[in-house]
Amino acid sequence: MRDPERTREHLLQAAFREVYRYGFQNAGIDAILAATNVTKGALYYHFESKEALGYAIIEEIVAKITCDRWMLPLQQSKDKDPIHALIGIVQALPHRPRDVKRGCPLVNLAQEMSQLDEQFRKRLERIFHALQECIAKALRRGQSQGTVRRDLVPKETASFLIAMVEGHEVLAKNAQDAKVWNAGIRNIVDWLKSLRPPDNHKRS
Amino acid sequence: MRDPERTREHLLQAAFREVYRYGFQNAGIDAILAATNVTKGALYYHFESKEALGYAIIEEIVAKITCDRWMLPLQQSKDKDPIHALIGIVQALPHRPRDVKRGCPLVNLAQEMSQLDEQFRKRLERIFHALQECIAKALRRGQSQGTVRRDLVPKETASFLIAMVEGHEVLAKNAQDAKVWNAGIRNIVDWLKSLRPPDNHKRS
DNA sequence: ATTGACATACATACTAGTTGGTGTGTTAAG
DNA sequence: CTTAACACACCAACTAGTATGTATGTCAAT
Repeated sequence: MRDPERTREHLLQAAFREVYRYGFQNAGIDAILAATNVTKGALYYHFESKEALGYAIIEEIVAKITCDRWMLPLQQSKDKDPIHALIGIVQALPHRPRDVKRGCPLVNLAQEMSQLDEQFRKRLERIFHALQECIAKALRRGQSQGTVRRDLVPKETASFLIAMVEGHEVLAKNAQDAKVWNAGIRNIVDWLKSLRPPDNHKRS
Repeated sequence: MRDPERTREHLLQAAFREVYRYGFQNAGIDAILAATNVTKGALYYHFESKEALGYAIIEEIVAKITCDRWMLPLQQSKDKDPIHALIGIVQALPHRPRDVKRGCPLVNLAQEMSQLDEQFRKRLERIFHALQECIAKALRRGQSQGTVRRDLVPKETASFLIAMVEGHEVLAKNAQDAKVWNAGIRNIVDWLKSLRPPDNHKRS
């Protein structure tokens, strides 16, 4: 049963779940250990501190989640209308009650840690920035295709969309109610449709 | 120097600052005590537990802040165009670097506590709901005045605005940059203007 | 003199992190 | 092929510090 990479991965996954649920500061090392049947010595062999474990969670798990949910779908729909792609993406965001109640890992961590630990903040900001850049790029593509209004500034619109989604995540998480999330997504979709040129009203 | 109400108020204010900065769970009773020159006995005379102190912070401080920033301004502009009032409100939200970096107390607490403690959640939701209701009411008023588009659903639009503002708070807090906040507010203002009837483009 | 409003010292529990040791697989000399 | 040396991966008890909460005492005012 000696498999260091598996051990490390196990630790990371369990730590992510614990952090996702209780926040980083309130996540207990002992709880992570109990969830993995790994001992403290092993954890501190693989990660030199709790902070280092947190950084690894961001870089190896949270970044991947964002990538899977946003960046890859956006890049894979290269030739199609980006508004259509974005609508698909926001509609595909996790919406089961369990997910809504726990919120978004990225937002949770950012909200908790960005003012307390600059190392956390920088790593999280890298993700936000990559996401913004990716959406902006797609919007620019749409502008040259004629599927996106030319009067809007891609980067600002991207930020606006991200803020909207995050805001609804916070709202739905507080309400602990998936209906709040679904209603929010419908409104976001309507807003996304308003980004199309006035004469172009393709339906999905 | 015996003044129980003053002592309680001092405690509440210091506790709010501590919670605002470090989150509820990470706020230390000892730190609050150190900031007030009040002893532990006094604190536990006025509040039966740390949770009770948290509840009081929400009901007596966070609720008041929300009221002062949103509800009172909205009610005081009773006779005027609600879009105009809302624009004024979002522009008047705290935007000094210090405020932006710390985020919004309501959002911070909701984000941290709503899934961990139902008592916290309910108290926070009451505030959110009152805010939504208040904005919705103003929008309805605007609709009958003809200053707000009749095709939108007041409650949903109110939720949407709240989510937008919160989302930008999270974004700006993570960036730790007031410029992000200001840019977001400009976009929110533009969106608010789009809620006016198409033929009615009063400038502020 | 009793009660309200505190002060002090302490109890209890939990936390992250450390330390010295241990078994197992790998390497390389004889 | 055998075996000695070593490093990696891990274990489990322990330390030191911190957290909330409490028991008991005190003092001022009515």
